[in-house]
Amino acid sequence: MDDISPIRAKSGTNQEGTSAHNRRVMIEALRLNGALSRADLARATQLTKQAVSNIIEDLESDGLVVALDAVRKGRGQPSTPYRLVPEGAFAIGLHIDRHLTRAVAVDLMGSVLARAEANLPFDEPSKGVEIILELIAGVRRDLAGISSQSEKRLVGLGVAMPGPFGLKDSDDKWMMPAWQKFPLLETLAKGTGLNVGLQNDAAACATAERIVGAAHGVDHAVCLYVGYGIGAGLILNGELYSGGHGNAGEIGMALLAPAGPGSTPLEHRASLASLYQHLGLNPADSDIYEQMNALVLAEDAKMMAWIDGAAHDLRWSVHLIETIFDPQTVILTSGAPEALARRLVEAMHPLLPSIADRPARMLPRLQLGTTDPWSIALGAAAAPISRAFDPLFSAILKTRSAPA
Amino acid sequence: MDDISPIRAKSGTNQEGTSAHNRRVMIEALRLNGALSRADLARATQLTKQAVSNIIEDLESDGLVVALDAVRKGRGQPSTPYRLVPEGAFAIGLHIDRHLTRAVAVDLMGSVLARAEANLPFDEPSKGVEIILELIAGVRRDLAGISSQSEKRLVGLGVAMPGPFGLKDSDDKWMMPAWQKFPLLETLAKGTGLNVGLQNDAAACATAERIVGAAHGVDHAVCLYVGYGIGAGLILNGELYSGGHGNAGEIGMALLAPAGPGSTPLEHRASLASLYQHLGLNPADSDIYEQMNALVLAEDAKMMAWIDGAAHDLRWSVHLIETIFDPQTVILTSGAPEALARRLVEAMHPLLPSIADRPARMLPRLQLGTTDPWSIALGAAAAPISRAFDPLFSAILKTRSAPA
DNA sequence: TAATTAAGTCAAGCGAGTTGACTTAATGCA
DNA sequence: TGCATTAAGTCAACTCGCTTGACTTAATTA
Repeated sequence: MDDISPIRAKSGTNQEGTSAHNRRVMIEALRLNGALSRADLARATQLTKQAVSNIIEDLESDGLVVALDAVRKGRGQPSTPYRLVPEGAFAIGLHIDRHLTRAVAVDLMGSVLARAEANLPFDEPSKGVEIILELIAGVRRDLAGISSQSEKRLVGLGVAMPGPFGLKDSDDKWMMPAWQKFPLLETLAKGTGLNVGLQNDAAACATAERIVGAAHGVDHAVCLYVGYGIGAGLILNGELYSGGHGNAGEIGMALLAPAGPGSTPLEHRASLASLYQHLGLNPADSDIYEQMNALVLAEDAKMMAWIDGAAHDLRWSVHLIETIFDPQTVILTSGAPEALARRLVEAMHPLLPSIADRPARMLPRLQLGTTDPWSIALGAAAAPISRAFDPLFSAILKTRSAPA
Repeated sequence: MDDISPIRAKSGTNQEGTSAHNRRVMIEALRLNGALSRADLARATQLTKQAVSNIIEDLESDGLVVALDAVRKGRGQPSTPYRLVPEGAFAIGLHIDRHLTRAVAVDLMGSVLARAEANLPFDEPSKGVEIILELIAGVRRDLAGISSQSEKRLVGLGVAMPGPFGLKDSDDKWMMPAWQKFPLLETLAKGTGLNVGLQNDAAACATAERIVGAAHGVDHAVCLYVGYGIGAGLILNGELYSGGHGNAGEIGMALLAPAGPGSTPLEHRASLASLYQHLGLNPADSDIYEQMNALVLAEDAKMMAWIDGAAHDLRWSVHLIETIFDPQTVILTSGAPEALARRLVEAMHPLLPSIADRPARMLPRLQLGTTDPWSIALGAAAAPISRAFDPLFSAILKTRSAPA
């Protein structure tokens, strides 16, 4: 039996941890700066030229980096820049939503190489998981067609679905109660043989923005995701923060006032679900996206009214987020058509005053992130990549070996 | 000139980083578990007995740990537990407030060994800093009288004062504008020869709760501090989070509604400043504490009305904090008399529903923390201790050596 | 052409955790 | 009583990964 020791302590580290950290630091540096020579890397990471040389040699033989042509830039021996090899690693991302599921395969750089989607029967996980496993197998086959190395270099499967997770049983259909109870991760792990990780949809959006979007290289950012529900993905100190129980950022359930008639959850005012209800749309319609787009372009009165109302609450949400987190930037992403998201951001201006309203800002207080409906699946896929290659505190620690 | 390289990268690490981390892990384990044998530590930290033995030997010769009597607990050689030596390190904490300043000296365990306070002329830093330096010199002398090692083992000076910091110039007297502009840290560093760090008062409160209070050993906690203003100290992943520009948690400026008449800052409703105003008290009165206490004990109608009003907004603040951070617990601390803080917490119940309302909680959703008016100074002092001895990601990284 | 500058390599060194055998000192059972 | 068992802790050789300092290579500049 694996009874846990009552002693509380963090794990120690050793040379393996050192090496793992340094490799990750190199990879991140190349990711953020495009291409760097060994000498550049040595200066940037504070390591010696020799240490960097050894690590780069390692990474090159692992197929994670390649040398580019030498460049002459003044006196001295020309430097040989290295860059990441996109095909150095792959991951699968899965987005499970109420009526739909999407799977993508991405490479180390976060480029989507294969994608597939399917309808899901509502809240019937035992049927749904069959569909999902087939979907995953599909993109995995597609990926194998692109790279013969794909299976060997597959670092994991990331799953994103609406949270929150692990609360008390709910009959709220909104919450997909059957999925909440279903042993999803175990089933997927068994069905795919991959490492599986879970995050909520907003966190996945933030992960996507960080790997290829507006949060690239930004260590303190909050990503507001306006989808069927609404949530916030938190990038704090360069890592995704998920709270004591994995539900940080689930702001859809935040009440808009302490009591009284205004005390409704944010989700009821500023989410696509609220939009569908306001406009009498059916989210199961296959052309729902086009319907929304048309209404925005036509400046439909009811649509505009919803935008104004949602913007009113979102403007305030941004104010609260800035006041609480003091981020470098807030990114608004959405599952809605880009035109709608853009109108929403415009309607949120002017922003409320806050501590973010400082003299020398590098980044805008609020920016529009991606509105690609595949971005949640992309973010889900980016999570295992990040776990495997980003410099994380947890990555230096010794891992508890499985008990005999 | 120290022009910063345009290359963005994290710093690498080496054996020194490994060793530093492991020492810190040992210290934290002893702090959290009281006393542990080398074998216990080896199991808890995943290191080998031998590695632990070497580290403990080191720490012992550095005077940071001592062996206790061997204990027999079943078969096998008796184990020799070790515990932290309180006199292993000291730090000075400084609390600067609008009319008052306090300094304390603490040991490694967070026990206050010396304390002193003085009045400050309002918002006149050039005069104030003289008083402060003298105050610090005083507790430093007292400390030297207690331990001959004190100077050698002094790890730094922590400063806590009301934030936010670094915003655009303000004429708001509330913000202590002259202090905002004054080069405080440089002056104190020069005047004391110590390493100086700064945090806001709520962060200091959280640091205090973490070293000796309700957040001891809790990795995800939010500490609401109701003082002259109101703020939140954020313990995330076991470290204090201070945001992109050091102002995370400054929720006093959070507006209570997106627009309209209810759109006032939280600080105007739930802070001691608002209480003073509501009751017509003068915060500069020397017996203000007793006055408040008497009013609470007498159940004065205006006092009770203020408590109800503040509790109304605070209840909602807790709801928002839980929804955003998903912490293990929320701690309410205050500069007010304990009776008042206790009534406030009582008045906040029942709490609003939130994701924190989960089946198997280990810790209460809301608990009353310390109301000792010295706790901010204590937290300020705990910050350099934490920087020096807690396992932090930053502690493993190589530090950029000062340019020639 | 020679001096200068910078990238990158070589080989020895060193520090910190690891390994496996050993010692010490209890308990438990015959 | 005596011996097997169990667990704490030590010893000494080892390994791994970064460091050091000298050296090589290849460009620019005077």
